Amino acid sequence: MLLAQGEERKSEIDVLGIVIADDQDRERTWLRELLTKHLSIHTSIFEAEDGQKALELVREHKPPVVFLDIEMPKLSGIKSAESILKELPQTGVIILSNHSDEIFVRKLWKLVPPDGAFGYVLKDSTDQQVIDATKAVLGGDCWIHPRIQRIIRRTENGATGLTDAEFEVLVCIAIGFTDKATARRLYITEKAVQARLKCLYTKLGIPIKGASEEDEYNHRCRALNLSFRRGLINRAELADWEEQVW
Amino acid sequence: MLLAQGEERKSEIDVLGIVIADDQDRERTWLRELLTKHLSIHTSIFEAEDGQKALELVREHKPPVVFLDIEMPKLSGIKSAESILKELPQTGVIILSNHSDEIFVRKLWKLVPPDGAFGYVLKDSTDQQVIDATKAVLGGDCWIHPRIQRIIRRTENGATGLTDAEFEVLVCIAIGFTDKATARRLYITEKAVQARLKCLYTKLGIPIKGASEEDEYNHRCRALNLSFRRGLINRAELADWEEQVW
DNA sequence: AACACGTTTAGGGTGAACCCCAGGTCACTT
DNA sequence: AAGTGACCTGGGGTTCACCCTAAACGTGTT
Repeated sequence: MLLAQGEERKSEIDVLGIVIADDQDRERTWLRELLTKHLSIHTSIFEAEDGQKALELVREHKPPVVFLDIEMPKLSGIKSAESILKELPQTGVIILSNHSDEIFVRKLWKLVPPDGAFGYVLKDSTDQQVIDATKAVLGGDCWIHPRIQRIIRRTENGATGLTDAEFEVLVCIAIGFTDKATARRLYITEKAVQARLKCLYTKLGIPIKGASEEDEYNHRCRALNLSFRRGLINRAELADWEEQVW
Repeated sequence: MLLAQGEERKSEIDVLGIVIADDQDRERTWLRELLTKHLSIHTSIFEAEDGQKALELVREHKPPVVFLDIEMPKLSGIKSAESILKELPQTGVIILSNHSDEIFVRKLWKLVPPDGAFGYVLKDSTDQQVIDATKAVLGGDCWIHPRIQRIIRRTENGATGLTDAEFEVLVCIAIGFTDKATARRLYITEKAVQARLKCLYTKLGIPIKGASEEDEYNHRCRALNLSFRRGLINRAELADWEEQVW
């Protein structure tokens, strides 16, 4: 889980191939040039501008490591990672994201096999950090950005980390469902939905009614606000959830 | 309002100075190099990594055009633009954003003087589009990305564009306030809040109760969902609204 | 075996959030 | 002067979303 600090041994990375997936030209160019500086000459870099193509390139070349941006057309980086890890579990996936949304951490955490190596780099990371992450993943270790590590700790804390059950109802109220509609969707009773919601509100730190000051907040909307700001909800996911038939 | 198509006259831009503000090194580098190619030799480019510094550079050099990223530390691009346009209204502001959020369009629309020139470029724009925008703004015209133009049309449409009153209550329910708390905050009655909300729901296209199928949606949360996806609400703004004392 | 924990389900109560209808002000247009 | 549109306010009603307490189940821990 820890990172290999930049050991000064000329830092040359010697692998067969690497796949880079990002929909923005400029990001790909930057990363390609950065990697080229540190790779041996006979390494090929393959580029994809969407998740679908990334998946195909990985199938074709079976690289030890693949860089995935999260926001991509056709197939998101997370979904690509899911397919990749299902077919080739030993692939080292390095997520390269703009945002530190908790939801991505949640998803990824379930995707990666216990002994798998993966990386999580934010786009404001330094060049050195990206190189460190690449080396770590190639060596079978994980490299996770400090900000992401903080989020992981939060999800693992019993008092603040949401269970799957709580997350399910959060998704439903984020779509805008009533309790009744949510119950129908999840095949549970309305009372169960409310019980889950109550836990959710507590974990998000919403003050219970009657406590201290006047009841200033609508719990349901307040939960959406806090979830939003924690990155448990975001625009892309909202659109995604509604499309699905479940 | 229209753009000057790339007239092939060697495209050299001759101005005294240009300010670029973006918190990401790579974006600044890209833009600087792009502009350098098209600028005359004796033009200086000044760079800022946050909104505060951008403001100071503009005050110092009074450039005819300034590029502003929206997401920046200390002072957002929008707020920088507000200060800049208040002090030096003839400055050509070009917003360079990752996102096409309706809220930014709303804000900017009120900031720019009627006869002012400004640009709105998205980060997936082509190099040519950025150059076109720069030329247009220098020439006193506006250049607005097609996707942004669509949004502007939506805000101007009476059936879908929100009034200031409706937007105010939207902000309040996004924070998570109850109707009562909202009424207190806006110095109106609870009934007035509900009247505004009713209009809001209609404009967002939420089906009224009793219509067609069963009542599937919680209007309040559904409104947040739709507003979120329209870009009327986003994470940065949520945090911002709550900090303010109003 | 005893315990904690997450989860489901229940009954019963309150207030918030929504519905419709109607009357009123104000600014701007015709 | 009449009309239009956006907004505030009121009364009166229904439903939804929350509160409390309590019982029961399975799982994994001690």
